[in-house]
Amino acid sequence: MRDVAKIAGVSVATVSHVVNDKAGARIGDDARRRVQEAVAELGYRPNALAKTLSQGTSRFIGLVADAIATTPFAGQIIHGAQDEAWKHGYVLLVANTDGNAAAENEAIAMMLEHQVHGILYSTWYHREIQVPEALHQTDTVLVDCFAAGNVLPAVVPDEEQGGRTATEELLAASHRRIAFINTTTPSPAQTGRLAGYRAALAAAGIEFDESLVFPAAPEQEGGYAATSAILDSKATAVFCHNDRVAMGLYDGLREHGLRIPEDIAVMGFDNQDVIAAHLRPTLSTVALPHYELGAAGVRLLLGLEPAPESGPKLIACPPVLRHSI
Amino acid sequence: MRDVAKIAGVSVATVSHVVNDKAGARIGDDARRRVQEAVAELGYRPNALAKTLSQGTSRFIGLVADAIATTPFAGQIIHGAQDEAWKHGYVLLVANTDGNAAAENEAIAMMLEHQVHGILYSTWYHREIQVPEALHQTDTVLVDCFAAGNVLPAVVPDEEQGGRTATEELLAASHRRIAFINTTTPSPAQTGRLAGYRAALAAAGIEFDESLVFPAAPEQEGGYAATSAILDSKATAVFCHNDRVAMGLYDGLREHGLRIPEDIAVMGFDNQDVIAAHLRPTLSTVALPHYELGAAGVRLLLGLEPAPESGPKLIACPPVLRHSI
DNA sequence: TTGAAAGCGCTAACAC
DNA sequence: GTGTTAGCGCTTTCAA
Repeated sequence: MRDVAKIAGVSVATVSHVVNDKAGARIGDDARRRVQEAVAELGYRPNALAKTLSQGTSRFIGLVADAIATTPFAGQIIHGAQDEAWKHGYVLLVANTDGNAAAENEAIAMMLEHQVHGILYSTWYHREIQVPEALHQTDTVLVDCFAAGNVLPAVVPDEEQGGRTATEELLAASHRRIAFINTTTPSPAQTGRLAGYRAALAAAGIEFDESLVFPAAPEQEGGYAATSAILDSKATAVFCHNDRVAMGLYDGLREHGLRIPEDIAVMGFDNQDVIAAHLRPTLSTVALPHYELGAAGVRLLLGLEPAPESGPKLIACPPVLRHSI
Repeated sequence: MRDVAKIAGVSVATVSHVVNDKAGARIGDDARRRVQEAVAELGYRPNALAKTLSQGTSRFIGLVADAIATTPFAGQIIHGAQDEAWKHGYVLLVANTDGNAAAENEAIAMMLEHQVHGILYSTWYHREIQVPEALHQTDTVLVDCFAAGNVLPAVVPDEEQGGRTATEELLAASHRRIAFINTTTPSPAQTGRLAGYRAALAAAGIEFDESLVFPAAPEQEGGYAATSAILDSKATAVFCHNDRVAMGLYDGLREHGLRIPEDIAVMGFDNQDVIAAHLRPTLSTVALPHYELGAAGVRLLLGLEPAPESGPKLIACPPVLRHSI
């Protein structure tokens, strides 16, 4: 910067003003031009770190995730957060903790040392968490997870609306006897999707039939194993807890010579691309809005959007219609 | 830091020395203890940015990716890079460019302004790239891609070895007539895996039979469509260009009433978890080492490991045996 | 064994 | 309009 000033024959203050296009700074056309030329000539690049130090406020946002890689989903959260942060001139600092508390504290400490504007704490599946102590030392928003007592702003998928939507799609295709293969794992997804399923049935004037909900491991194996129970139930459509379960069910159904959707309709959840878009027939499902979760997290953190006064911010799970209904 | 010094009754220089555990610094036990107490009392945290400014050397590594989210794979690269960077006291700055050149330049500029130690430029599938001009302004290593003329250090999966390994596994199960469903997309994967397939056959004394390699779209649909050709070929085993192709082939085979692996063995490539580990039977495949790619990229960047004098650094694709052979 | 002081690159009052 | 200068929080000679 000094060099630029020297070449342009001005002071560093002037350089700073033109480089940052300062609002209230009156700079002569000539001086401005000379500075710009010098910048170009020298290939000058401002030092963002020095700027931060001097202004006392950084453009970093930290993202600490419990599992960047285990699932395709985490990547989408990063992606959404990154895009949104970028849009507002912020930069993402990422750290993976593998769910390990020590790594977590270290990661948070490191972000604090780098003067992050705030931290996004994310998990790869929607759940309640214990808030790490260290998070209280800066602004934090929880992404795809939430804390008891709503002590921190959080943004999570609207599981209930998702379950409702999924069921409604089946209802819209005139199904009345709709089975639901739910996960055996206690989670907001388990209760939320079930509540949505019941709400949709109720709204359609269909009585909830407990014997139509089947517990299963939330994977291909679970869906496959549920096949005969589904068949016995005489359901004409089945809403699966997730796409993987639906994939397993496809296999089971096929073995019994059943056609989808002619003989039985199938609805998934998650919109896991590698699966849903490529099963035969392609799978209708409800999308988990991971990208939006990341983006909304950043917006809350930057105060661009107000957090709901009570409870986490809910992001809608939109239906993705393909050919299994 | 000044506050700590004041409370401990020493100078900031002394605080700096004890906080950083400086080697050649003689600090009295008493002073050291007082500083440590003051640090604890104040909850003092060093400002990493100020440190960088003063030392002139940062602990940032930039990762620019063309697609963080499109695929589960990109996440693994980030994960590997992050873990390795972390291990050496570095922090990852990530940017997504969606393959857009403008975003790319902006991302690189931003990283440069943040004084990154170097940049990891990664793509989500192995290919040759045009090196963005801006990358030459700092140390760069290419991850999962490479540049013509080997102008930049690069680290990529060893496609040929992967193809060889896959074929060898089939050979080891006593198959002699092995079909290969290759992608129609020109790429290092296309040529490398084919070369590996041929090499393995040659080593086993089996003549290469052109009519045993089938072109197909690298997705479920391609594998499914190739079914009848595979059946006509009388092959007893098939090596699929990737797991998605294998998944499609599973469907096709099942429709023809064939059992895997009793009637025909199937080998995949990629080790895409959501698929490979959960097909029935589970799919034997070869893993694309994305995590390792990211980690090795960081090692090359930090000079912890020498780059090969010619060509990219090859990372092995290990076999993952399950139940389809 | 410890401290004073210069300087890292930049911003922001304020003076001219 | 433009320049001077005092920091921002830290490291690092060098002197004491």
